[in-house]
Formats: sequence, structure tokens, C-alpha cells
Amino acid sequence: MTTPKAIVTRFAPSPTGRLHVGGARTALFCWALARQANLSNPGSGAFILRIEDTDRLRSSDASTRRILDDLAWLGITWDEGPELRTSSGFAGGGDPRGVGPFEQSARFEMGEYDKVVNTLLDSGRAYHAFETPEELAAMRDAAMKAKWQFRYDRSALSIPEAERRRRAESGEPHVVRFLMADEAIEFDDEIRGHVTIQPSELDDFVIRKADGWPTYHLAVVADDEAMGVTHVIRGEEHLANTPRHVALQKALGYRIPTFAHLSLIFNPDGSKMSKRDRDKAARQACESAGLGSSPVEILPESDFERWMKDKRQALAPDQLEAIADKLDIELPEIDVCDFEAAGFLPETLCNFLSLLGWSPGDDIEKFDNEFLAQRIALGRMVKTAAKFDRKKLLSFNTDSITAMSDGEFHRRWRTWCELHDHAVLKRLDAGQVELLAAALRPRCKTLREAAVSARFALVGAEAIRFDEKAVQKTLLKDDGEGLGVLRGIRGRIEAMTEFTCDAINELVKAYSESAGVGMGKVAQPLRVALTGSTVSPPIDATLAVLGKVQVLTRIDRCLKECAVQAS
RNA sequence: GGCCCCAUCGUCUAGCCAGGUCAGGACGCCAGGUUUUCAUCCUGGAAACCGGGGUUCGAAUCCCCGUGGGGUCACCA
Repeated sequence: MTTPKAIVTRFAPSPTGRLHVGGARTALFCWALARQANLSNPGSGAFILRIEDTDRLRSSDASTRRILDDLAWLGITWDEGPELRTSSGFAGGGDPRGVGPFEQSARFEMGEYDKVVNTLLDSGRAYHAFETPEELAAMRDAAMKAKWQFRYDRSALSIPEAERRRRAESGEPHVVRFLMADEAIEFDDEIRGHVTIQPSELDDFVIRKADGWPTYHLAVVADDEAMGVTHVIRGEEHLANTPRHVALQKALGYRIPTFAHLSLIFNPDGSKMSKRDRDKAARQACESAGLGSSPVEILPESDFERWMKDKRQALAPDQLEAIADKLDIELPEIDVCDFEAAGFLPETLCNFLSLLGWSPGDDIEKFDNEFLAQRIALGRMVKTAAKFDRKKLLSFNTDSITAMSDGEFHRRWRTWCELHDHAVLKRLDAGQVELLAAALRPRCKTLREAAVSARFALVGAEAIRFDEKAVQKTLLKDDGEGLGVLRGIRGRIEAMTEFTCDAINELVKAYSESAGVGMGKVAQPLRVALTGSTVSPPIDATLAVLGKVQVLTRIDRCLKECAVQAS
């Protein structure tokens, strides 16, 4: 063991799903606080990642791995915890102080939690209880009907201790409950201040389940002690649990860590951000589209019906994506991976998340994680819940992309396309992708948007569908003025020897000057001819990425289509 | 419902702790302008101290009450 650390924080997700943005923010703040200690005194801080998998039904290794990946993507490195090395050079985890293991299931196998439970049992601060979940539920119901506050009535204590032990040891199903002392629990929260809970509010909660596994409360307290955690930073939903933890810590003679409960993150409408929101959005889209049957193959008819009727039903992520694609809607982003898939940059998400519940106080809003580490202070945390404003996030992302070099954007966009949009890399060669990246970067808000804007270049000429309004406005209007431009410039394009952006730009400029019209009068007809719509990257890049042959083919096809339409 | 937490522009927030500012910034919105489409960008504008009592010469700031919002009441975490 090395010398004790001044600041030891931990992020302790339960591996039952993906990393939620709220969890990401907690992890970020925990990381920043440990990092800050290391900045002023190297080696004095540690950020631990711990996997709380005591729920045997819902936990999975796949989920653990995905949470690790999501943290890695955000650039949040952990000093101690499960090891992770990724191809992009990310490295986190390890156990330099020898305080592991970092999965509660592993610590359970070592019998560590039983040791703690036994200590409590032996000191008379815990006892075996034999009520079944059904019996407890019935008691709870009865209390509810009588408008009573339910508290476990300690009826197990009426059984003599020796008999309790004997029954438990003989294998009779039982739980272990913590014997709450009859005294108020007080603790200081760095964000909320001093909190006092009266003994009448706490009952003898379960610390070991019938399956022998510790409950969250016991595991947290045992682990935090074993790992030397000094600062417990977590969401406000845990505030009500804290008195239980403090009571346990006092009974066990453990140090009481510093607590800091972060305010919650909400949807714009004030509801809690939840995975269900994605189902809700998809369901609403199906309803407003008047769908009577499943719109996608991967969702069986019977499942669709049940899902539409029952608001509690949730579809698989790929089923939701398919529906969203089909109905052309955007699903709300909830988990970190949703934002990644939507084309947001990790540093932007971190920046934005930092601002939910914290600010440096001097009107600085754009900063990186290092700045956060330098400036973070628990005393500056905001107490009020924050609503998640996607518009502001989008604005931040746009600014990040705008400020990025073409080279950096190109690299990041390629990486994103490899994961989410294979067509871009399959249909275009390296030079075309680089050219498009440079053209798209100044005008896209997300990596995904760049991929969408690139679609015109991913299909053959025959697949171009001409937008009727666009054709009317830029080609047919004023006796086919636009068509005239197309016919006029076609020959000049064909005669080009060098098909670069510069050369194309020169040509368009020269043509518009010679015709005595603005650039728009030339560029727009070309746009519509080449892409079918009035929107595309700058006209030089639009032509350059398609190549001369494709450009001529598309112009010819457009001319033909319009001739058919006119006759 | 009990208990606990919270309350500044539509949103994120600064200011509060150590009362005196035209209550500041950002996103969004509105109006102009730049631009070969789109997206940017530039200029300007509207926009807040939840209500009521106190304390004080003076309250966004300190205290109390009310109202509103949230969290939590599991052999989930």
C-alpha cells in the first residue's frame, strides 16, 4: 500500500444498459476532481471505475464492456478499475494500490461482503429475518390501505437470537437486516449542505438478500471503505440513501466520506430523461402516421400491436432505428452512444454536460476537460435540476466542427462513417472522401449531417430524383432560362482538361460573367441537374467529387427528363 | 401521502455565502445585413429575480410562511 490519496473518487455504474448522459456527467466530475488533485500534487488523486453488478438478473458482461467503451469514447480515463485498451490508444484501469477487485461480483466470490455482514451480525447490529417477499408485499399493501407509512416491524426480533441463527444456518431462506439505531442521522453534503434525518424515517433495511448477495447499500459502503474512497459524488436520487450508508459506516467504524449529490438532468418538458423516450417518440410517429401494422420487417406484427398498446413495452434499439428510418423521424438521444451515433463529438458532449450543474463563473463556456479539471469546485455546483437543451448542444457541436482543421475533420468523419455509414467509404475513393470532407466541414452540424449531405454522390445518375419545385424554379421558370444555362455550360465542362475545384470555380465564374448573370443563376441549375435538389455542397466541390463523366451524364439525363416533362 | 431537496430571461447559467450592479453571458427567438444553394458569419432587439410577510436606510441576495417542481419511500442500483 502506498500513502493514502488525498482525493479518491469513483464512478460506480450498474451494468444493466448503456451509459446514460447523467452517468457520463457524474463520471466526468469524478474524473475531474481526481485529476485536479493530481495537477497540484501528482499521485494524490485517483479516479476509480467500479462495476456494481450485484443484481444478478439484470447485469451483464456485455453491458459492462459497452459502458467502458462509452467512457473511453468520451475520453474519461480511470486510474483504477477494469482494464481497457482500445485500438485508438485509450488505456484505463489497473490496480496500483491493490484495492480491487473492481467488480462487486468478484469481491462477492472472495466472501468480502459476508465478512462485513458477519461483523454486523456478531456485534448485534444486524439480524436474520425470514419474511418472504410476498409477505412483505402484503404488509406494505396493508400499510398503504391504512394510509400508514410502511416500516419493517422487526417481527424477526421476537424470535430468540439463537433460534434465528440456527434457522438461518440450517438453510432456511432469509435475509439479513441492519438494525437501525434510534438516533438522528446527520451528514454534510458539499452541495446540499447539512442534512438531518430523523430515526422514524429509516427502517431496518436489508443488507444481504436471500440469494446471499449484498444489497447495493452494503456493497457500496464496503467497497468505498476497501478502496479508500474519499469523495462520493453521485446523482441526487441517491441523497435519500445516504443516511443508510452513514449509519452503516458508523456501525462499522468506517470513515465517513465527503458526499456531493448532483442535481438531476431532465428533458425540456421537465420529465426525467429516460430510455423510454425513444419508444415514446417512435410510438407517437406511428400513431400520427395512422399506422395499423408494423412498418418494418424486423418488428413482428404481434410485437408491434402489443408495443403500440402498452406504453411500458420497449423495443430493441435496432427495431427503433428501423422505424425512425422508415418514418423519417429523429429519435431523441438519451445514452452516450445515441449522441455518438447522431454524430456529436465527444469533447463537445463533455463540454456541454459540464455546464449542466456547473460553471466556472466567469462567462467562459467553451472549454476542454483539462480546463474543467483545473477549475472544478464542488462549492460551485448548481443545486437546481437542469433541462437538457439539445439546441445548445447542437450549437456547441457546430462550433467545434467549424473550428476544426480539414484534416482532423476528415479523420474523424472517416472513423464515424466506418461505424455508421458504410456507403460513404464504399462508394467513394479516398480522394473523393477527403474532398467532400473539406467541402462539408464548414456547413455541417454533426458528423451524421455530413454523411447525409454526401448522399448525392453515393448513387448513380439514374437514381437521382428531381425535386419538382426545384426543377420548376431553377430550370423551367422564365422560359427555361436554367435549362439554357445547362446547355450552354455543358460544352465548356466537357472541354475541361483539369477537373479540380479551382478549375471548376473559374469556369462557373467565367460563364456567369460572360452571360452577365450572378453565380447563383449558374450554380443552381447545375445543382438541380446534378443532385435533384437546390441544396448541395459548394458547386465546385459538388462537380469535382462527381467527376467529369458523371457530371456530363447527369446533365444529359436532366435535360432529357425536362424535355419529356415539357412535351 | 410521509420525509428530503430545489426555485434568476423559453433553456443553461453569473450574481447569493461576506445586502447597494441599468440583474451579466450563452443557446434559442425576432428584425436587419453578408454570402453561388445550404449552413455559417455580422449588427441590433425582446426576454427573468415564483408569491406574501418580515429584518434593513436599502433585499435577487438574510429569515419565516405559502405555492410550484423534483427526489425517495424494494430481497434495483
